[in-house]
Amino acid sequence: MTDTAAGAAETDYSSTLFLPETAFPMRAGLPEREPVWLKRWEDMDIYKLQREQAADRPLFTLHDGPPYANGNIHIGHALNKTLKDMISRSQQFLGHNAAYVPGWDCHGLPIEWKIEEQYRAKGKDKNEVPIIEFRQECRTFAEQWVDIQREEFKRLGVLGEWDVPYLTMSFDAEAQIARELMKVSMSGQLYRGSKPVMWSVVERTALAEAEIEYADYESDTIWVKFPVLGASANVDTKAEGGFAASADAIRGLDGAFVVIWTTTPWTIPANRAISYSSRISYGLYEITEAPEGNWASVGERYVLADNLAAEVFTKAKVTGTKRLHDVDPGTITACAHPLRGFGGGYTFDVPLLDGDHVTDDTGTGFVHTAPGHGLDDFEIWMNSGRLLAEKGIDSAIPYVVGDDGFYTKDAPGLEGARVIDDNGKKGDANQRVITALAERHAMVARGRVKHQYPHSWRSKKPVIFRNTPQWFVYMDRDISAQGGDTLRARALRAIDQTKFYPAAGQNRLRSMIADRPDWVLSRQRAWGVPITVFVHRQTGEILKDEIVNHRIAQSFEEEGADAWYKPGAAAHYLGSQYPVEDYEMVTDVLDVWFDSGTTHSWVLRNKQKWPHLKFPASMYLEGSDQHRGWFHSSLLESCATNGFAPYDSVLTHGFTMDGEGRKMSKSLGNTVAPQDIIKQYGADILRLWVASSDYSEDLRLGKEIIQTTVDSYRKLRNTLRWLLGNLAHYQPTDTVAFADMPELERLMLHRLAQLDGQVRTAFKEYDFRRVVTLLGNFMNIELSAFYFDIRKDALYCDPISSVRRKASLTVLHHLFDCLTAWLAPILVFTMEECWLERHKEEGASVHLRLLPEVPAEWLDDDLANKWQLIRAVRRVVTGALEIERREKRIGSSLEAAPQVFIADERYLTALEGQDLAEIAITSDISLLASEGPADGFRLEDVPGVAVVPALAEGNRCARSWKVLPEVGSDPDFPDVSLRDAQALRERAELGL
RNA sequence: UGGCCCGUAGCUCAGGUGGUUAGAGCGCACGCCUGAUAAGCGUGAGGUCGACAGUUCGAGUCUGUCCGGGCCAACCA
Repeated sequence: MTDTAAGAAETDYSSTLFLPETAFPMRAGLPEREPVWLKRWEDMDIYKLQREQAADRPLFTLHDGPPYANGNIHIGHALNKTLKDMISRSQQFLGHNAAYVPGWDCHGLPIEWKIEEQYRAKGKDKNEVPIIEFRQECRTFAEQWVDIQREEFKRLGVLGEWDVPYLTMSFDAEAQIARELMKVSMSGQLYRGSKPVMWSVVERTALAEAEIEYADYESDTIWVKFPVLGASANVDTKAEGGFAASADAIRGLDGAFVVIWTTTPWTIPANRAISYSSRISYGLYEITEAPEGNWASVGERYVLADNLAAEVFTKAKVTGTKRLHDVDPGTITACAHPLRGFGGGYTFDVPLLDGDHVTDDTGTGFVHTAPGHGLDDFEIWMNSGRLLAEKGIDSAIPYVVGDDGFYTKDAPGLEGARVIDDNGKKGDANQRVITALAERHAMVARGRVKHQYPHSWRSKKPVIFRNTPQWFVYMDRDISAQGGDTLRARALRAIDQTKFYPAAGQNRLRSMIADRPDWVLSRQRAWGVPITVFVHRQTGEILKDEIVNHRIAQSFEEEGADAWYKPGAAAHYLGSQYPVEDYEMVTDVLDVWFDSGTTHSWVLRNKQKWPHLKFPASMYLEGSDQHRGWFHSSLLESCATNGFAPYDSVLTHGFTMDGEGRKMSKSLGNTVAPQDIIKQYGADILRLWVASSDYSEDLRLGKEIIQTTVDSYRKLRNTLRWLLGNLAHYQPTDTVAFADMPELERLMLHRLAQLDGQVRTAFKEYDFRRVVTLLGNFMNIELSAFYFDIRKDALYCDPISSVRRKASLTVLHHLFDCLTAWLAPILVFTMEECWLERHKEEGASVHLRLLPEVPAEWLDDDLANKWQLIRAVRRVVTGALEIERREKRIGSSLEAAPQVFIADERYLTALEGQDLAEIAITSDISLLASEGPADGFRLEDVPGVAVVPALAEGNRCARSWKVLPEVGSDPDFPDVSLRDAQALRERAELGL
């Protein structure tokens, strides 16, 4: 113990030190302060300043995928927009002109629902409202949410052209969307086909799945027999030793029946196939015993799934059967329709199709397949195109039921029968079908079943699947002038030419494009851009006339797509050349995916409105669900109209899960609202969370994760705060040249130069997590715990003239310059706050900077290697001191002056000319070139270094707190060290 | 059910082409400092790398199966 420490009070020299001074608060208060920065940026119009400043730089266009304009933003939106913002900003910092134009998707069903809901609340019916009025309400609704979301996005710190966003419902957009559709049509890629959709007869409308609710319903069930027309062994029988297609077996099928079961007898006229499964075992059964006059009579032979035969015969009141042999349904060439010849129709062959959707749980193991009345049915039918062609079967799907529920002429002999009436009650269709079947001896059995059946959410009445005309885009039709090109081929080629982050996205999109059916563009809806097409009533041909198209687009430019619905519109568009009565005006609207799929054509290419955007875009960035969505539709649309992708690269991010990795849902109560995080912690915390997560996978967010983010933010902030506090004492005239700096300073600059390269690479690869990790580690380990800790003595205590002090300040200045720029794309608010703390001039902003140029001469690997060794020795010293502390022999490391024994030549060389005491923050150190005593403190991984602790001798300097023998030797300043005495003298000379 | 993706310490993440006792930061515990102070420094404890099989002299890394989770498969975006 020294004399001064023992008793007498020390003089307080703190006012003579260069202690950190800053107004930058330790506690950020982000929720309150962030809006102030936002206001400042808005007032200075920083987005515009950025554009002007970067006008001559290469463009980087991150094209915003439009969110849907309904409801407040959720955490997924926040993640998406924050990522986009960090990419735009980092690209701007890298030297691009990275404009960001946000957009919104405004048409579509969900908004229609909301308006309809409002109607229902007022007791109004949607169908009574004129469509233009209805559309106007949708438009107003969307506008309102665009405004709300815009404010929420801005609050995240997202910088963009918020005053001129793009909207899919703006008049110019609607005009261009229609133009794009007409381009597709003019090039022969559009055609009218059909598809079964959920249809409400009561409301005369198609329904979305979300508009359907399932309720108990009693259906008629029937077992029907289809006569086998022929069997052949030439059919593939895969299973060896399973279905033996022996001659006997095939002969046995002569005159046999395939039996199906259905709960919708009215779909029998629409039957075109029978599905079976090659995974099910089937047998041929002969009826040996049955009541007199039974539908299923003695001598008849049925093909049935073995698992279901007994049940079927029970239903059919059959009392005795004999199983003849196995049957492979694949050997049956075709059956006849059970109504063959009825009303002069049903003469086509009914093929058997192998389908995975067939099970042997219920029914007969054979599924009655009516492609116009079921999704499975439609799919297997469409996928069997080749097989049907081989068999010479027409693959056209009949329109058996009209929109009013009546059979059409496609149900010969049954016209006028009705499936469902205007009140939602069952019509006579089922009974008429059953009667006809029975008359023709095609019935096996009948019954009733109670089950869950789809009903309209609105009318609560049952709905049906009904074949409906739809507009499609060909995937596989040859569309190029010179031939040999299809939309699918173009799209696949475009995918190969696109860079994907992560790479797996490429395969995902590729396999979707490779497998997808033709693109259905039409929706029977009100709120959308109409399919602006006229069809000749007689020929069914689409009218292709550029003048008509121009009239349409022109009217949309002027009054929006509502023009299509205005009285007299058709006549106006068709002009005098085409008689209105000869043409059908299509009233379907476009799938909203087509809307957003065209944004490249009217956003990226609109140089008048957005001169800083380029086409194709540098990048499209969305959640991974958009492989099926926007990435997909944009690709197809651009390939159809341009022949190539609208983007150079595609980046996908995962979804936000709760802390346990589970999906967030209101019912589970595990949702995290971005608004709440901002209110409690600030947007920078949310942004730091995004930056430190691996966005290529699903992200997790919960209480603990937020806390971790808050903690690491605090650490970053405090490190910067200390920098600022010390830089308060820095004058540009203090700057020390690189060559004149101590090694420790040059080491820090070397690290800056290294980091510069790493940070730039990480930004180029959109790897923010790497930036955060890199800088977080650097600031913690190398700055806070090492460099700052060591240099506190010099920065606080050294004389004003000290080169060491000035060199350190110079380094702090560079550190500040680099760190604020590197972190600015991520912590947009905090870095601005930091930067302005030192740059009070009007119009200053960290966001108007570029990444600082770091001199290559700073790189010095040899120096870094050498300091690796020095730091290893330091660790041994620190370790030794820790034991002294535990034994209560010392508290502060300045109380120690250990002996360091070094036997290893490498360490000795490294330490030549170094002040190890300064580096280890002790008052003194004696360095000895020897093995050292056996009980010296050693570390396993630092061989040849031993430390023997000792107390520092002398008195404690009242100013620097070092314990040195020299303290007391200066008569003018007897209580401080010689360095501190010098410092005090200089101050006195300067009158401080 | 099918296509694609994921599963390393309490948290966020590192762990080229398989090779010694699996790393970092934060958090936590303990100690120090009291001139970054609702801060700073040090030391330490935490992992059967989702499970099980297999290939291999050797697997967190390769293969298969399973378990758990996610996205897609809507006239939802």
